[in-house]
Amino acid sequence: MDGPVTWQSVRAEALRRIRAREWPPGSQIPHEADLATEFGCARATVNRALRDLAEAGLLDRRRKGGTRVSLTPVRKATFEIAIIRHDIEARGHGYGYQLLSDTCDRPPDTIRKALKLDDTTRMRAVQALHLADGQPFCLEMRWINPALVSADVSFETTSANEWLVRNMSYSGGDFIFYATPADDALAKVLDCAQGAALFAIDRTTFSEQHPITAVTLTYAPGYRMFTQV
Amino acid sequence: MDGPVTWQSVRAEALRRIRAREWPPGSQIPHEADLATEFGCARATVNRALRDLAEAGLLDRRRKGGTRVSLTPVRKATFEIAIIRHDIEARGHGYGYQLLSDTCDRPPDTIRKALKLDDTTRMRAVQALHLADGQPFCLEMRWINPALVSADVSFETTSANEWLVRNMSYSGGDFIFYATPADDALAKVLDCAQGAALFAIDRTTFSEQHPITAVTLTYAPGYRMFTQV
DNA sequence: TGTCACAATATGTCTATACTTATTTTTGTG
DNA sequence: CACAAAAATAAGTATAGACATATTGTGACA
Repeated sequence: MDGPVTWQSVRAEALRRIRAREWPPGSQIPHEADLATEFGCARATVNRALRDLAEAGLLDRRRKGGTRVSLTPVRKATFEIAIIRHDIEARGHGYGYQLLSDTCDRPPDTIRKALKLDDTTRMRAVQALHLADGQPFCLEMRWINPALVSADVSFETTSANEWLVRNMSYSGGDFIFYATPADDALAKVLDCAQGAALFAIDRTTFSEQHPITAVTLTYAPGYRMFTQV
Repeated sequence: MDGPVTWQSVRAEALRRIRAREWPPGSQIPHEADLATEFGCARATVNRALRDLAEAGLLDRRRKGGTRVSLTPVRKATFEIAIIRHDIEARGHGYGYQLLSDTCDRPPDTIRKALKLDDTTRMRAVQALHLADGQPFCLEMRWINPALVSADVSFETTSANEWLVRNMSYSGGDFIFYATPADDALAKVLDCAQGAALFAIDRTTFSEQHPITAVTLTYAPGYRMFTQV
C-alpha cells in the first residue's frame, strides 16, 4: 500500500471507488485538496489523475462546481486512421497500388458543399485502387484543392492518401462511416457482386478553414475496422 | 507575443513549427529545457505542451532519445459510443424501444471465442429493437454473462445497452465496424429489403479479464456514424 | 421581489526544484 | 573485437506554493 504515490496510483484508486460505487454516479467527490491530504501527495498529483479520468469521460469537472462522477460514462473509441498501405501490410498482405484516373473537374454538389466551395471552383479528381495480395482492397475517390497541391505531384506510384498524409499538415476535418451497396462501377472495380454490402468512409480535411481534400474510401466486402479500448 | 506563457500557447507555437516544417518530419526538436528557456517558461509547461502533441500523434517522445516529429502523423478519430437512445435523440428523433426476446442459451462459437468462454457456459441472450420516430433504427443482439448480471434485471422497458452502461463498470473491450447484407431475419426486423447494406458494430466488453457482454448492433439502412477531429 | 455587485470556492495553471527512469553513449576489460 | 559496466542524457514525475479563472452563492439595494 505504501511506496511512492504516483498520479497513476491515484487514478487507479479513484477508478476503483467509481467502480465500487463508493462514489456513485452523479455524486460529488471530495475536493482535490482533501484527496491530496488523504493520499499524502501534492494537489497537482491528484489534479493530474482526475484530469485524466475526466478526459476519459468518467468524471465531470467544473471550476467551483467541483468534480462529480459522470452519469453517462462516455466510451471514447479512438482509432488510428493513417496510411492505407500500412493497414494492408498490418493485415499481413502484400500491398499493391493502381492509379485509375487523375483529372480536373467540377466536383458534384455533395463534395462542393462538404468543402464549402463556390460554384466555379475546379478540383483535381484522383481515383485509385489499393490492392491486398493483388486483390482489390479499397477504392480511393478523392477531390483535391489544386491551389494547395502542385499539379506536378504525380500519384502514379504513390497514392494521394500517402502523399497527403506525409506532405500536408492539417488542422481538422470530419469522418463519416457507413455501409453502402456496390453499384455497377464499384462492383466492377472492387471485383464483387452488384449490391454487395461495402464499408465506406467519407473524410473531409481542412487546414485553417481552407478545404484541402475530400475523399471516399470504399472497401471490398469483408473489410472490418478494428479498435480496442 | 507577450502575455502569460500558457502550455496551450507553447503547444500552438510547436504545432506551427511542425506545420511550417521548421521542424521537419522525422527531425529531432530541441530539448524541453532549451524550449523552456526560449519561451521563458518552466520546463513543466513545455512538457505539458509536448506531451499533448505526442498524445495527438504528432510527436514521438522517448526518454533520452529526445522528441522527434512523427513521420506518419497518426490521425486519431475518437468518437463517443454511449447510449443508443442518446444517439437517436441527438439526431432529433423520438426514441422507442422494444424487447424482442430474452432467453438463456449456449452462445455460438464466434461469441464463445470472442468472450473466451468454455463449451458449457450458458449465457443470457437479449434481442431488442431501438426505434427512431417509430421506425426501426438499430437491432441489438446481445449475450450477457449471467454470473455478473442478476436474472432479476429486466430489459422490458430499459435496454440492456442502457442498463449496462449505467450499472456495469468495465475496463476494456474491442470494437469491430463492418458492413453486412441484410439476411432474411434482419430485413424483416429492420423493415428493409433483403440484401440491403447495413452498418454494424460488434462490441466485446471485459472487466478485469472477465467477459461481461458481447453485442452486435445492426443499423437500419442509411445510418451514418459521424465524428470530428 | 428581482437583480447586481461581490465574496467565496474549486479547479486550472505556472514555477522552481528535485529526483526517477529508460535509453544511449562511452569506457573499460577479457 | 566483443561485450559488459558505467556515465550521461532527456523525458517522466512529484512537490510546495502562488496566482488565475470560472462559477456559485449571498447579501445589499432598489
